[in-house]
Amino acid sequence: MTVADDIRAKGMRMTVQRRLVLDALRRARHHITAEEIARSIRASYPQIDPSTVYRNLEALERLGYVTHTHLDDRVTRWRRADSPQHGHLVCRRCGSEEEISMSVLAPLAKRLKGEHGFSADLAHSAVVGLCRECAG
Amino acid sequence: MTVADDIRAKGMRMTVQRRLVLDALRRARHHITAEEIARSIRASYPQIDPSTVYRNLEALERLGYVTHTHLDDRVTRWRRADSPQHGHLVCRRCGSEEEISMSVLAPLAKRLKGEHGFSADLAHSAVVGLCRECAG
DNA sequence: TTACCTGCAAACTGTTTGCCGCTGT
DNA sequence: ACAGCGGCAAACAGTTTGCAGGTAA
Repeated sequence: MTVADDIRAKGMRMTVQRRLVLDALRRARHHITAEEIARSIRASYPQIDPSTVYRNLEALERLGYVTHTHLDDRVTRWRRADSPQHGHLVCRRCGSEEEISMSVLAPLAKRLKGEHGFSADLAHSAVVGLCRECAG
Repeated sequence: MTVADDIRAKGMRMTVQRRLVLDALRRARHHITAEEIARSIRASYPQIDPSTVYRNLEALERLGYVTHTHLDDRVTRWRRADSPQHGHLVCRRCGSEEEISMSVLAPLAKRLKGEHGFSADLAHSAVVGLCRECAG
């Protein structure tokens, strides 16, 4: 079943705008912000409103097609749900970002599950701290 | 050296407002938001402006007296830097919060330091996921 | 006396919402 | 045809900033 069919099967429509948001996410190598998605779409389709992008991201997240993460600012970053999951290390001094394998985070997730019954989503928020250079 | 003396030694002033912010943080059992601090101060001193609270939190953080953390919303939470550090588990479905010992997080911090040279501040952002009840 | 600090008002960023006409199914 | 959806403009929350006068040291 295609994405479009699945969306329709859930009583929703596959509109041009929805497809453009999906495409923008498909093109992105990493997480991108709603504003970046809107900007990249509006480069070719200037009439498309940022609020439409927000509404579509929310809808697509409900359907399980996209997810979001938080780095160390107030901005939400989006990615396709089927792109490879990974953690983030963000330096609070220089702002550098490093992606890390989920396997590094897995032992903590396991422990939180065992000791607290908590199913942690360790890809959801970046780990903040000081990178090698800034820690000196 | 008292806090006031230290602040003065750094060329800054100990104002009534600054002391009130410090006091509000001292009274709080857990992290509180700037808005909660402002509200609690304004209950007795209505003329004190929220922006003054923000400016003082920033100044006190620079001096190392307070730190902030992020749960799963857009709101910054503050605490005194000398209050006991701990991690947070926040349920994305029911919103419940649980505090956890830093010792649970320490192995990850150690590994990030060893493998990536990254000094992680694992108290800075809450771990988001599903609590025992919501995970089912 | 002299910077630092304050209250006030206004700006700002990222995001959400109400309205109403449009369009996919 | 009838929901869902889009564009537009306005509202929103949390926070930041410019200004001009006030106050700690």
